[in-house]
Amino acid sequence: MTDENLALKKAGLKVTLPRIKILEMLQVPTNQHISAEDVYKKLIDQGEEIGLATVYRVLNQFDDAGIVTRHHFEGGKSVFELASQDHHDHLVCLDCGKVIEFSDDVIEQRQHEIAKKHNITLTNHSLYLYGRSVDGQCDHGDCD
Amino acid sequence: MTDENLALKKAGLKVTLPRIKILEMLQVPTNQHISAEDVYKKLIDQGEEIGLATVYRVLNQFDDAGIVTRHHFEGGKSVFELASQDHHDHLVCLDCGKVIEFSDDVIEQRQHEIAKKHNITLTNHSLYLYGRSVDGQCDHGDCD
DNA sequence: ATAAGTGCAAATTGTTTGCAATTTT
DNA sequence: AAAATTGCAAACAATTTGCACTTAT
Repeated sequence: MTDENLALKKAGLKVTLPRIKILEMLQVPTNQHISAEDVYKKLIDQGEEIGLATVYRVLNQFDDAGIVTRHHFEGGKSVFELASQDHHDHLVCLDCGKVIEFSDDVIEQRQHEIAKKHNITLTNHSLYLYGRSVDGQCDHGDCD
Repeated sequence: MTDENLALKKAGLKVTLPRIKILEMLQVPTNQHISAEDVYKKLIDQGEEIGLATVYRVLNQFDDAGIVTRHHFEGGKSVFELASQDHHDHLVCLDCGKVIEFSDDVIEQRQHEIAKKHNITLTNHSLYLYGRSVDGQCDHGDCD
């Protein structure tokens, strides 16, 4: 049994074609931070038979199951990302749309200190940085 | 001429009743982080004549003009907050719902460094910390 | 007077839901 | 065969837009 199937099984979800296809779609590196609509379009483009509603439903189930993480970027729509055990934050280039993942121990630590100062134990947080390419060339180093 | 009127003038916006009313609404301390719909409802409740579309339009203009800041909390809808010259982030207590504003120079600096490393000049960012009261008493010091 | 702003209703956009038909177990 | 899942269309919620009318300058 493949990894995908195991992940679905473990989440109590039946192993269906749409779910497998969506899971595969999310595994493509360039498809990180993809919207439901885009998952749908790409699947249609590659000839799959699937409904938009199914994509939304499956993505929600995946979110509930912890298989994906939902992000609320600016622009109204949600984007999804395959959940990974290592926490990271996001830096979004407003020029090319590229999403760069990063994590910074100093920031993480400060966050906990600030919360503690207010008698709060952090359960989670979201940090998004938005900016423009310094030279308009969008050479972010690890950009595609 | 009042402060409000000046703010509008400076933004190149005509001083109209709806705009003044909305601005006043945003100045009420308890109305920080309010949604367009709620601004509308409160104005209607207090007997003003205004359309929901106008509220949305004005809030967008205020956002463009830097008079308010738009936040994308989880749940789909945007909430607005009167922009203050002093930037701050948000710490949300999941037990009592209290929103604590804070700002941390160390975090701010790190953010810029990280962006710079990726050839990006930060235009803005959003940082939300979510946590639970350490003792369940929700005495956050500056809590109301 | 003229350009900007408003209200209303209709249009969009992103997402969810009811239900009959179809799969997975 | 039973229970879960799907596709489609209709339903929704948040927000935007076209347009005739009104208001600030």
